Amino acid sequence: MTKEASLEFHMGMGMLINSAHRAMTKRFVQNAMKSGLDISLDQWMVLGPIWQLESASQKELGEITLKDKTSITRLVDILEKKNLVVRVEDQIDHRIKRVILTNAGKQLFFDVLPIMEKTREEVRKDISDQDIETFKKVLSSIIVNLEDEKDKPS
Amino acid sequence: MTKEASLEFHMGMGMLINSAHRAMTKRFVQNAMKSGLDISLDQWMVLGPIWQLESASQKELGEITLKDKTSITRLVDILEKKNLVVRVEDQIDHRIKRVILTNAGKQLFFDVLPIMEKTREEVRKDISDQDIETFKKVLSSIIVNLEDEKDKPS
DNA sequence: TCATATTAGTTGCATATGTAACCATAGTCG
DNA sequence: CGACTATGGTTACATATGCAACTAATATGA
Repeated sequence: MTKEASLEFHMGMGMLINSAHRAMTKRFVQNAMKSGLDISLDQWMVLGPIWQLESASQKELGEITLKDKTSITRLVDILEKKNLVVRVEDQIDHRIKRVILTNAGKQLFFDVLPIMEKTREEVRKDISDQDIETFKKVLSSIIVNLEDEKDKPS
Repeated sequence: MTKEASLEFHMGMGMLINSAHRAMTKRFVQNAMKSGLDISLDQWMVLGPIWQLESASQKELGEITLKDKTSITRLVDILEKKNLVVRVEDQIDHRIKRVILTNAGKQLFFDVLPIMEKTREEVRKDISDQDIETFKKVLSSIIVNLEDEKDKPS
């Protein structure tokens, strides 16, 4: 194998994931914008679980979305600035902040659902269910393979 | 399907890609750092093609890495600040800037190759070649599905 | 040739992420 | 009870991205 081919080979997968991910993010935002909705994919990915859990702590949101607590802090900042959610201090454990949808947040959630669906269809066009399953399986494996080893015995 | 399941369903794929991508990026940087190498995955993804092309214009780098010209500008800024590359104005077309590896850049490139390989192995552990092929095929399809429609006839 | 369009690259603004340092509160144990 | 530790969250700094507006240089065409 030439050095060129080797490099190509090594680069391949990371670049593909990178590009696919960026393309999906971009398309989602574009579709939302076309419908006059001002929300990013990551904001949406946090908004969903907030709706689902009714009143989620930021820690919980991080676990569900697989996002860092730092990221959650700042996404909630943005959502709060947009008046889509409010932070409420937990009555029992004062360290915890619970995040709750405002009426505007609930409205936006339902408005975005069809956008999500549309984007999903555009993404999956002409890809078989079988392949999608394999695709998800591989992604899960990658995530497992790269899980933090901090807690494991060395 | 309950609303909860539906939401879960809609979220699934984007989140998986997102997480897998972040995990890969993170692991690469960690592996590089362990070896005392100070480079990010994206910087590496630009450095490779610069090595490959000997003297690449930023536009070419963008096309190869599938990155925006803005991203290239700023990645090259960083690489230049680290003395890994230099920008040279094209002698014929003065709009074009050619990016060339310094000796430090070439050295780093070869130092990073085994890190890339190690990371790749960690990522692919226990995933069959067959599944990897399907995985890449799906990623490519997604990218094609979402390609900009600007130039297409409406 | 001169006005206009196109191209390559840069910059400002907004969003998103990771790490590390930091606060405040809660839990634990001598 | 009081010191230490653990936990939930925030902040500062660095990296990375997208969009839009911009500059400088080249190409086009009446």
